Amino acid sequence: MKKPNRADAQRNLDALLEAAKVVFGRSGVDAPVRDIATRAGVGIATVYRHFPQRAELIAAVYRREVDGCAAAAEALAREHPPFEALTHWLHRFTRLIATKRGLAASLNHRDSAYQALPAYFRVHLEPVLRSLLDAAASQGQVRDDVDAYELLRGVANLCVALADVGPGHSQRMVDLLIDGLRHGAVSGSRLRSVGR
Amino acid sequence: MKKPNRADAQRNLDALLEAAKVVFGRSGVDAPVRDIATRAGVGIATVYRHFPQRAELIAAVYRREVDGCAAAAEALAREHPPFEALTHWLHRFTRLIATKRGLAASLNHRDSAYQALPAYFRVHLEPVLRSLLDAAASQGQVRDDVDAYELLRGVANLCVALADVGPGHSQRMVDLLIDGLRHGAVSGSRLRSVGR
Amino acid sequence: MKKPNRADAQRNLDALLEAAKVVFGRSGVDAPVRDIATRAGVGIATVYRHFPQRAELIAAVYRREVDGCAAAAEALAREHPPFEALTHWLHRFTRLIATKRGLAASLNHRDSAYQALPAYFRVHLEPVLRSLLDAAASQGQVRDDVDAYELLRGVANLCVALADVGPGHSQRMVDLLIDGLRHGAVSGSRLRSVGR
Amino acid sequence: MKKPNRADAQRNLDALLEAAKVVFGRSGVDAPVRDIATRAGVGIATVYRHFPQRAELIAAVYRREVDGCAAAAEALAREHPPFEALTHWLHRFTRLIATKRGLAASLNHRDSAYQALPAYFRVHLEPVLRSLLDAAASQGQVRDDVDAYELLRGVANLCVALADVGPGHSQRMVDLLIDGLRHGAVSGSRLRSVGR
DNA sequence: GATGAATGAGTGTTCATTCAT
DNA sequence: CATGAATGAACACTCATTCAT
Repeated sequence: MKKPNRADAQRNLDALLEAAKVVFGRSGVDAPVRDIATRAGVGIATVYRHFPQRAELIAAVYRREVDGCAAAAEALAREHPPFEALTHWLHRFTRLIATKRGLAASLNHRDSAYQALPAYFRVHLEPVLRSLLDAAASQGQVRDDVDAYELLRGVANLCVALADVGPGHSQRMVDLLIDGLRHGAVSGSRLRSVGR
Repeated sequence: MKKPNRADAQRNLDALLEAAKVVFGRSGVDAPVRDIATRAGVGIATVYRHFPQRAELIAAVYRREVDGCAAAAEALAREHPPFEALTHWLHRFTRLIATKRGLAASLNHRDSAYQALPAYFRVHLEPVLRSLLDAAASQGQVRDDVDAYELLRGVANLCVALADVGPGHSQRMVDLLIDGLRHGAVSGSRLRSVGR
Repeated sequence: MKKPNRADAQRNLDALLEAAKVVFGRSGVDAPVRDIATRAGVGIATVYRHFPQRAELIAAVYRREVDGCAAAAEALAREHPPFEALTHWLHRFTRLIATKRGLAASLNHRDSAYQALPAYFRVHLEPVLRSLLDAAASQGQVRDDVDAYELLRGVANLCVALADVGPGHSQRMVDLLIDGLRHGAVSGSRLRSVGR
Repeated sequence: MKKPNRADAQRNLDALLEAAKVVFGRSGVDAPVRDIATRAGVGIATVYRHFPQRAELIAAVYRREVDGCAAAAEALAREHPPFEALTHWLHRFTRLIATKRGLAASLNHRDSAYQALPAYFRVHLEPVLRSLLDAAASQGQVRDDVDAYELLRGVANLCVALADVGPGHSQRMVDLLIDGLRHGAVSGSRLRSVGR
């Protein structure tokens, strides 16, 4: 009931992010704001103070993981041949998306409150995937006419499945998509940038 | 105010389906029940009488199109080589899904009210797709280790994208998935059924 | 908790209007919708069903009184000379406005939700006042260049005073305004209609 | 972040008043405190420190203008005959009120937070108006039985109109009220003070 | 003095669902 | 069979105000 303010600001923010992560995992990213506030032991307005737009909270919650996913690309590119690096990374991205209940779906929300989310993904992950794609394409292992952002969204969309379809579904579908990337590959192909 | 008789009952049901189709197209399948009732010129309870579960209404609305999609397979199989038949049909299915706002997403609803929907799709479309897949696989044009229902759902999921990603996105992603089907193909392969 | 529906509809609506009248009187016309619903022993959505816009509720609450005020003009015109009839009627209108806490102020709300209110007043009371004004003007007892609706609003505005200024304030100010009407009067003056 | 000193204190206060003026003009005197603080580049608590009651801020914002309005009376009285002086001053007062969005209405707020506002007006403007009234009354140009404060509030109330009624509405209504003042005038009348 | 984070009550509004007629 | 009034839980969001630093 009494809550100090200045010094614990950071603590509160941490609690908020942690609570949001739990609640998102349990109830999806559309969970009531109050649930998150309550679980964080924080007033509801505090959530709005830090994250006026819901998508900003979502982005913040997954920021570390998104950043981690983006960062992983470099190591993968170093330690693996292009195509394997690409594959591994897409799998990693798949895990990122598939385990976050509702994250994938919320990328497609028409609501203006959610526009920040795809933007965040685009900014942080598209360049990474583009690099991996280009590298693999330059070796003729995958086709070179696939837009990185589209692929990103495609993979994400494949991960929206919840129950019903069995476990591993997302994984298998993404694998299929990856195989699709290999199909039109041409050795020694020229890199072609495809706008959307 | 209106004295109902048997003839009106059918008329009501037709109006209901027509109204639901329009409303679904405009506002998505999560549109308020009241909107549909109003547009159908029918009491709201009438909607509930006919379709206690929302998913039943959705299924009913798209029944004809789903049936049509299922039925189209036979002709395609007759007039095209196996792989082309498969491709054409998946494109047809894509159109079915992609143009119905929110249909794809609602297939993934955890809500018990929606469980009838994937069931309906499974019953009517999985066998059809399985046939097409088997035919193509038996000729070595596509791999034979892909579960038909999974593929169905995968394609549907690729169609959930709304704005943001450009037009044609679903189409391109589905094409990519189809290419993936071709990748592991082995001539003369044995049909293998993959349970979920 | 249990509330029958069809037959008691009218009873509910009456309760609603009665409750709204009390609440408006106590807390002004901006009172929380919930207060009214509670006092009427009715669910909150019932209020919204009957009066989606707040101003519609206000108008409905005062409809009888407004209508009564409008109707009174005829008798006044019959039983009194023009100027007296005008004066009496304006006093009656003053009482209507002055005793309804916040009514006058809500006529000036910029909010679109309140636009129905001035419209209602205009439709029902402007013609009445115009008649009275014309009659008095044709006898040279009041000036003939005053727009009826403007006067209506002016009188209403003079009644927004709440506390602070003593009792009878509105009355006295309106009297002053009426005296103003007499000032520019010219015998045998031509009626002139003044648009806004 | 900012190390305050005495000079900054005054600067803050100035910024506050300036910001409040702008915000009041744009959003009315009920505008969120935060808006003002933000625009002033000042912490929100600083606003509360200087003006614990909202009405005090309002009064402070318009103090200069109110004082100016009060001061103008003297010159008007010197340069014009009593009635003209009175008229000119009321028009000046009208402009003061009519151009400050929501000022007039806030004079009628029942809220305890606003009690300082009418008090401020009363203290600074009532004596001035009383003088003008008395002067005109002593020459028989206006009636002598009108309470100055009541008239002040009456004129203010006539200026609450926002949209709907056409431009110039306040002006015309105030003119009408002024005409009313002339009506009961008696040459050589005894000054009579009317308490509230 | 100044700060601004935190608070939480308050309010409008929506919608699925029930049930007496 | 059909109706549509009634319900109330649910949720988003705002804002005045306090208080430890």
